[in-house]
Parts: sequence; structure tokens; C-alpha cells
Amino acid sequence: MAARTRRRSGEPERTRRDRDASPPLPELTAPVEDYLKAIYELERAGEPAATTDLAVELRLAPASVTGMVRRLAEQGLLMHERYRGVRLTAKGRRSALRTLRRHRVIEAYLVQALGYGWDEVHPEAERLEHAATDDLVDRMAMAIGEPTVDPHGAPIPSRAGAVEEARYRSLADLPVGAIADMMRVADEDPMLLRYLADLSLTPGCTVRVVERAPYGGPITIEMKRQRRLIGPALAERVLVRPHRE
Amino acid sequence: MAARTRRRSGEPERTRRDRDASPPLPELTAPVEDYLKAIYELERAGEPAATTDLAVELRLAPASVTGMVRRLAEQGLLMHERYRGVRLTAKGRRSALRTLRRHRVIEAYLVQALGYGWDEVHPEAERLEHAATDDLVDRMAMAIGEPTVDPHGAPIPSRAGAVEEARYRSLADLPVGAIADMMRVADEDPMLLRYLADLSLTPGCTVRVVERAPYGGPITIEMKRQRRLIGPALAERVLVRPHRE
DNA sequence: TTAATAATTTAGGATAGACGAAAATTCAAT
DNA sequence: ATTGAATTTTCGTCTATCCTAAATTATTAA
Repeated sequence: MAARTRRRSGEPERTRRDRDASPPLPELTAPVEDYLKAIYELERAGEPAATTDLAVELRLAPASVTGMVRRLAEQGLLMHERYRGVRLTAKGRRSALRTLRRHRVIEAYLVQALGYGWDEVHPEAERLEHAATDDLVDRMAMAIGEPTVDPHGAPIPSRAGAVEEARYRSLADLPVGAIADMMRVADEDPMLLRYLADLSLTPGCTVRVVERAPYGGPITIEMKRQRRLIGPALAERVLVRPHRE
Repeated sequence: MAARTRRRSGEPERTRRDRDASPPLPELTAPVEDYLKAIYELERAGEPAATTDLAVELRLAPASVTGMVRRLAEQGLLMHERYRGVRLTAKGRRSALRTLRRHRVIEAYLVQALGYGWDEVHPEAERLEHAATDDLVDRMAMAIGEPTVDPHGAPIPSRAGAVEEARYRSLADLPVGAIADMMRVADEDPMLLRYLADLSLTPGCTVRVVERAPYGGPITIEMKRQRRLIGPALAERVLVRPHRE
């Protein structure tokens, strides 16, 4: 595949108002898109992304990451400080966001238009995001009413590359008595997602923290008069927006 | 992509009734699927597919085709007689038909569910067919009512790999006075397709041959009381089923 | 400060898939 | 039979991506 997406022509055409219109994004290979996406996610924590973390995330040998990082730096997609990690450039961030948009629109479409479960869409989207054109993704988004979040509550970047990364809190951090709306699951593990669905703990629902056992014990929540026990590992993955005050 | 679809595990599991259940098809790379599809189409003419024809079809250098053909033969997907061309094995044909099903279901889905024009779907399907899982393709097919032909009238192989390749006649071969139903366009060229759509000459319509100018001249057809002049090159691409008698 | 450990990079290779030049084969026409 | 054109294959290279093993740098503990 790599070979067939190789650019054969010269420089891409640059037309009117290139100063503010973002330059046309070149076609990237699937691995490159995966790297940029992973770096984007790691960087959201604030620090530059370490190559080792990248290797873990992408399930590659660290040495392979080093090689690719060098090439991406040459292409101006990221800045690399030896032994310090990598940061995306503006160009790299735009590419990452475009891929993220594709991924999340596809996930939303599969759920809303084709009846997939929210636990099934991740791998499918992972494959399609590299093959779908922006046009197709836009049509999918339109067909399901321009959603702003994917099935797991993750925000969908706009066509222009704007994202609103809301800073939610983890259910694990709420004090007893707090009431909050569930907004997002920070995990794609199918088992975990199915379990959450079984509990009816999905984005949009409202929960109240009834009790917290100390020392990493379970959290008791109430939703629609039903009480549930949630382990701390699970609660940590559930992101919520507490009601004001 | 090639590297990431490489099989890492051992032999695929073989369970009950492997005698008649076709053996599980291994994951093939995108280039391999393209070769098999092209060979399948070339072989439909009856003769083994020549490597040169393959090279033209796939827009590759003949030498590249030779190399890939050797690899495909080693994998048991085709038989190669030097200087004679290639023939798909049963295994190769099953793989080709699966790809063809994907391609055509995707084309039909894009038109019926996402509002694409029949002149736009080919390149999009060409990319998606390698990324979509069989499950997704089946869901797409179900969502649009299990079509039996794609937007150009090409038959969609069943899940099991059965196709009914009807032998239509070309509009260019019909005698004056003949009445026929248009069934299929044997071309994917967007310009040609848009032109046919302008003429309302699309699968399902009924035409009558009014006049044929000799020596490769235009053909006059009538459809819904409207007369149209069709050049022979175009008429040749339009496949029809003449009414009985 | 030094030794041990962890993180990272470099070196050296492998593989899939592509290319072009040149050699080999086939086939048709003498 | 011979020859010339067309076709096909062989062979050597190239690029992107991955790998393992060895070397290097950074960090932590003693």
C-alpha cells in the first residue's frame, strides 16, 4: 500500500490566499496517520510524546519508532528533541485532527446508520479511516446529522480542524453526593464497553455518587433509582461533567 | 499496509465440515486483491490472462506483474504457464469474487445510501474494498435491500461467492427494430457515465433501435418517445437484453 | 561520585511491492 | 530453417516499513 500512495507528481499546486487557507494536506500513508494520531493523543497530557510510549501505543519496537520519527521530522510534521520526545508541528496537528475526524465520524456512522454496537466500531473505523476520502466522511457526517461527539463521547474535530477538548473529570474523583452527567468513556476495550452498556452507563446518563469505599474500594452510584457498584479501575475510565455547585 | 496485514499467527484453525465449507480465506493485501480482481475480469473473456494485459489493466510495468504472478502462484491463488498467461485456481477465484462483491456492494451503497452519483463511486469503492470487512459489506447490502446488481448493472456475487454473469448483448449489435431493456454499462469512465445519465440511458430503461447508419455510423434509438443518436463506441459499452422474438 | 538501571538511538537486516534494462522465448512471415 | 517483432522473464535496484541486537545517553540509588 505504501508504494501505491507514494506521490509521483511534483509539488502540489498552491493557489489563492495560501497565507491563511491551510496548505493542502498531502496524502499520508496509513502508518504515518497512525503515528500522528498517537502522538496527538499522547501530547494531550501536556508533555512531549516519548518514543517509548509511542512504541507501546502503536505496538512497535522502539527502534522502529525512532526511524519513523526521523522521517516525520524531515517532512515537517513534528519536532524531535533527542531523548526528550516529539511534538507535532501545526502541519502535523492538522493531519492528526483530520484522521481523528475521520475515525470518529466513521464510528458514529457505523453506530447510527448501520446498527453497530459501540463496542464493535473501533477496529472497523481503524481500517476505514485510512481509505475513506474527506468527501465520504463529510457525507457520512451529514447523513447522521453532523454529530459533535463519537459514540464514546469523544469530540469530533470540525472539517476545518477545530476540536473542543472538554476537560471532564473522572467518575473516580467525584466526592460522595456529587451529581454528574456522563460524557465520555476513555477506553475502547470491547469488554469494558459491553459491561458499561449492561449497566446503562452510557454518555448522556446522570449519576449520583452515593458512597465511596476507602483505599481504592468500589464506588456506589445511583442512576434512575438504581444503585450500582463500580470498581475504581472502571470508574477512572468514565468521564463526567459534575452539575454546577 | 502490506506489512501490517501480514499474518503473524500460524495456520488458521480449521473446524467442522471443512470438506464442503470453503476453507477460510486468508487476509490478502490490497495489491494482491487488485491482481486477482483484474485476472478474474480478463479471464471472463475465456482465455488465460496475459501478463501484458494485466500490466495495462493495473497500470504497472510488465516486469512487476511477472514478479507478483510468481508470488501468487506460490500461494496457490493462480496457475501460471510461462508465456501462456495465468488462470485463477478455485481459491484465487473465491478471493476475487469476494473482492468483487465488496466493490459492488460498496458502489451500490454509496449511491443508494449516501447520494453519490453513479459516475463518482468507482474510485471510492476501489479504496474502500480493501479496508471494509465482510461484516460491514453485509450490513451495507442489508441496509439497501440486498441488491443483486451494482449501479452500473454488474452482478453482485453472493456471500457464498456465486455470480450470475448474464451474457447480454451490446446495443451496437442490435438490428433495426429490436426492442431491448438496458441492463448494464461496461465502463467506469465518469464522463461516459454522466453522458449516459444525461441521455437517461440507465439500467432498467427500454430502448428501440430506430435506425443504424452503415460503416460505423451512429445508431438512432427511441426511448419514451424521445429519439437519440448514439455513436458506435458508446453503443458498444451499453449492454442490453433484447425482448423475446 | 559512581554504579546500576532505564530510555533511546544506531546499525544491520528482512520483506513486500514496485521499477527498468537486458536477456530469453514465442510466433509469424519469409 | 531463419529472422524479426512482440511478449515475457530475469536480474539488479529502490523505497517504506518493520525487526533484533548493540551501543549510547539519561536518570536514579548507593
